[in-house]
Amino acid sequence: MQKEYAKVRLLDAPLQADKEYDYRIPPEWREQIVPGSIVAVPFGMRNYKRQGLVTALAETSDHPHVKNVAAPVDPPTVLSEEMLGLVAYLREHTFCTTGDAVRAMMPPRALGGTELCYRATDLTPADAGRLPEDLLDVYAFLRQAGQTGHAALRERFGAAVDGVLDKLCRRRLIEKEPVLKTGRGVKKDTLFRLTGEKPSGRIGERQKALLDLLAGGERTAAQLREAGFTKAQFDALLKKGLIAGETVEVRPGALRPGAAFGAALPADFTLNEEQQAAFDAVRGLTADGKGHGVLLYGVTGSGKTPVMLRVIDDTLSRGRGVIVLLPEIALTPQTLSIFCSRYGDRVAVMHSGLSAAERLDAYYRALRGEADIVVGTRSAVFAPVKNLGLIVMDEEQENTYKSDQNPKYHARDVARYRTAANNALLLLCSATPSLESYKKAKEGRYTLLTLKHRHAGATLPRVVVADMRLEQGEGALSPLGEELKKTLVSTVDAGEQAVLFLNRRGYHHAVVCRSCGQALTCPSCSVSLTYHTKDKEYQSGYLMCHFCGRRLPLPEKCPACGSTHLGRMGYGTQRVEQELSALLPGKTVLRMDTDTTASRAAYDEMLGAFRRHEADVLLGTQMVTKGHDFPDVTLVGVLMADASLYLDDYRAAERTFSLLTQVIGRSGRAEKPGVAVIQTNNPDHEVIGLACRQDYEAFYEREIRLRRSLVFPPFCDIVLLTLSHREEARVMPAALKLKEVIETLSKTEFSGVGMILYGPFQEPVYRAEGRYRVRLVVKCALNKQTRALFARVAELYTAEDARGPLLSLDPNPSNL
DNA sequence: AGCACGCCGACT
DNA sequence: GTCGGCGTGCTC
Repeated sequence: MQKEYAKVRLLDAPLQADKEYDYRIPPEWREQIVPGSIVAVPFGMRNYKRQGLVTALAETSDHPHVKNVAAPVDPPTVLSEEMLGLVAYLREHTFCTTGDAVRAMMPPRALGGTELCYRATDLTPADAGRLPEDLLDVYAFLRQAGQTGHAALRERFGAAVDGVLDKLCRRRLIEKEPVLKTGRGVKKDTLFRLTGEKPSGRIGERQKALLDLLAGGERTAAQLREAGFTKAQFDALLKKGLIAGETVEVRPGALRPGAAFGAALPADFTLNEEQQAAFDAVRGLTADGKGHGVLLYGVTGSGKTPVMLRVIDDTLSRGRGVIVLLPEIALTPQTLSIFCSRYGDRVAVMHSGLSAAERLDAYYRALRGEADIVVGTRSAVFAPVKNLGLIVMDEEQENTYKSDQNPKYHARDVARYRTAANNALLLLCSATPSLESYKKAKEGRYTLLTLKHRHAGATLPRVVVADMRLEQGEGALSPLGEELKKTLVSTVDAGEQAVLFLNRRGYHHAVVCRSCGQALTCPSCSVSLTYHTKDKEYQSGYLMCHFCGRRLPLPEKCPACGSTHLGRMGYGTQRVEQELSALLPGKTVLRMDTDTTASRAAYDEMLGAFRRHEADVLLGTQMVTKGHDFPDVTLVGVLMADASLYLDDYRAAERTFSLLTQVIGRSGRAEKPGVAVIQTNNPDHEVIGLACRQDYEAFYEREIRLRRSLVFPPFCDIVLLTLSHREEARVMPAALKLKEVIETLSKTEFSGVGMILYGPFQEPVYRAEGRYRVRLVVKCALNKQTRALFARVAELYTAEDARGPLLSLDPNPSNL
């Protein structure tokens, strides 16, 4: 017996309305509608059509007034059982809405959405002519144009049109209705062909030309229009029976990256003993057909990629699908070519740089099983790969795997969910694993596989730690120290290339002692304190901890060594670029940062140019450190190795270690040994020393001890709550109230949950996009109970305006 | 979110 | 007297 009712969650509802609503399924849809179906349903007193997700079917409904499901969306769209479960998982773990979760899983075009459309009513009041001018303009336009979408009206009249539309609605001169834009997943078009009938009577010039064209083969309406024919012309011929049309589906053109970038690895390669052992261990694990997590920890240059490729080969050969995740920054043509040249047409690429059509193409190719290996960034973890057998996460410690928009998921968590649901293998790869993953591996929750030996051709560069304190006489604060300058000149003169790395986030005004190189840190969090100016007066500032909100006065003396030489950090890539052109006259310097690589194409082009040796020095932020190896680079310079140590984040040390280890490990090969110059104010800092020695184990032990003693992840979870509002006066009181609410809940209904609240205090960037933002930071263990507490809190604070500031919740944010 | 209902201030 | 401001509550 088919079930009569469906539980439906709307895709465009805010948290308070994101509940299951009962709808009756009309008999004609009962075959088709299953849990996971996207349907259109009437909602609210106006019965506007909205899109919803069927979460379950039921035989009965307790609700007295049940409406009918309007229809499944066209083209039919169904989430698999796994994805339906994942929607619930995301809702519970990231406090997002159903719509947020569903939209993360599908390309925007596959879903469509609703748009408010306006049209003039039949009412024609006598005084329409006496409307104020702005109202009249819009009203006249709508009478003329008929139903028009909100976006189009805004484009024509500007954002101020909203108020006008509102007034017109109230006068009942126009009305609005949300119109469902069905997914354009399958575009339909009419394909015309000749019927073979002989023309009788007179035929117009253009019609004749059209017939001639069709004599050469079938054409779609879109193609005919492109050739200059109009609908009137082919309609006329249809009517005369000279041509016939049939509706066909058009898919966006297959847009795939070319395979010709020069493969970095030959098609067949042999694994060394260690690699083979790792591969065998993985294969041994998969034999039981159950899900497993593996952490492949391999020192830089140990050759993790060949192992990864063998595991992929093996998975594919067993007829199962694969997802390969790369950090945003590593998704270069060079990296992609490894996969594209090896697996050809079986690969679908998914990343944020794709056009809507390309995304859709990749999505459907995976869904149809045409592509059984998907390579992409964070969001590719949702790819609808058939019979998923493996998810690989390269550089699993990268923070680009954490989304900072709704849903605020971590790709690793989603990957764990999916591999468990599919009895698949999760393969995390890294030279500097995240503390979380390494801890899990040590506890046996992941299988730890280690590659200890550097590849035959890979040699570590000679590492020089340059003490910048010795250079910086008063006033002479060149970002380039003597050692680096000397090496730069000799490298470039020898016709070799250099990569210079500067962490842009070093702009933050940490306060650093010029004598001992220590940064001032918060006594209770060991997070670097940030210098804040008060009332725009630069000198009268204070120090603040961005984790717990504590404020401290700027001390006169360094608490560590007593020196009075306390300085603030900061210079950027542009300044360095200037210095470089003065130092290296006639040489080419490429500056690569978010300002110069606005588009992905610019980024790829820049890397390509540097690879072709069209420039001598590549200067940039994070992006220069990953995913490419340049054969002619023999010098790697890190301008402020400790800059990222002074970030106002508890993970600062972890990031610095990972960054330095990768930078150092990247340069150098057997035939051309490299040099790495590490400039720092703090040459004795343990983390810098450990990175120079590439000693992850020791770093892990040091850092995990620190985290344990101060109670930071992985020993707890952190939830960041941010309240924002356009009116400054409304934010802080609401945050105080929010804190009270959480404290009360944790003592009453949710008593027994342990949590520590910090704040409220202003965000590091207090005002952004016209909104004032205040944060609360909570340390707790995210379990069923605490998640329920936060879900409750989220529901209370999700609508703006009269209902107060907007709350956003971020579980384990990637930066604080 | 959207929308209606309901309750108070300044206008035809 | 009513239009229209926004605070509150509901949507199967």
